[in-house]
Amino acid sequence: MAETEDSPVARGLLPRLIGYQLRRAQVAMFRDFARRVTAAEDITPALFGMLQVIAANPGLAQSRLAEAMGVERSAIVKVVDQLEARDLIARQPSPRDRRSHSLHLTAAGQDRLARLEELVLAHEAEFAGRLSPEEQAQLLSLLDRLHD
Amino acid sequence: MAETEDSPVARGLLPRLIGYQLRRAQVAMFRDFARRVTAAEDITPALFGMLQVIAANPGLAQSRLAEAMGVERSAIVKVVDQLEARDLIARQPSPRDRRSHSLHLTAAGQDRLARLEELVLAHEAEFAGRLSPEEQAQLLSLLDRLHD
DNA sequence: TATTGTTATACTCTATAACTATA
DNA sequence: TATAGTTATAGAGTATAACAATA
Repeated sequence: MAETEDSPVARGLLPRLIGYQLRRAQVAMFRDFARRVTAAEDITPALFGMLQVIAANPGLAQSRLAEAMGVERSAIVKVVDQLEARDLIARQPSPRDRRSHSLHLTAAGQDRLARLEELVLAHEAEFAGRLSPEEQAQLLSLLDRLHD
Repeated sequence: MAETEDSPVARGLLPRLIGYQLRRAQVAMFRDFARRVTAAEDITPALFGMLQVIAANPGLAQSRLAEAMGVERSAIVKVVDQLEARDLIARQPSPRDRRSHSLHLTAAGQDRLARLEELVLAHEAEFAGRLSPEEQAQLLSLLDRLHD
């Protein structure tokens, strides 16, 4: 049974905390990414990030990728497995170190990434469209200065 | 064996994406929260958020809390169990609906929350200290306008 | 019929520790 | 000795589906 009124829930000092607003904005943006990108191309924000870094650093070793993404190298293995199983990237033997795997985009991966970039940029433009271009640039700059 | 130079890993168009910078800033801020707050008081950002919302809405039902936090009500159960086991909150029978639990801070919970708020505000001030007060206010406003 | 709290279950993400093959 | 990739395992966090009590 529907009651009388839905008075909104109070949030104490949360709305004044940058950490809280950062988290809320990030969750909202991931939700939009899921609707616009993941639903169409089955690529999560994390996977997109991996593809970007691999594309920008051909031959990158898994350990370097792990460092760049801020996760343990053991956690990279399954991600690389997935991307390789989908023929987006390939593990190649490193010419310098026989322990190491050199990561590269496949031709299919490059095509796919080009399409993904369009979708991601459209998602960004639409979601950040609530802010003027000047405000978007300001936000980027403030966020960039916030992390080390 | 240490090699020659650590050339930083390129990140493609990630640094120009608000979603990416939002995520990085959020992760960095959670890391600082963990160092300054969780290490001292064993309260995560999520638990602190729950306490804030319960404190600001005495008698709140678990379902309302779940809605406010954006998670399923089944996921709230364990969290409330934890906070109750630590004597920070209490489940009380609702006077209006015998299915419902009214959540309240305990006296100990109120003391604890007061101390937590000091720690959290110190963490915020320190972390956001890289930005001027005007910039911090600007960031808060931009983030607030970004989510629905 | 619908909602509240609960349980069981599964899935994702991540960290730790140990192993192997190389360096 | 140290590092690269791998595996196994465990712990959060979250979603889904079902259930009993109550509305």
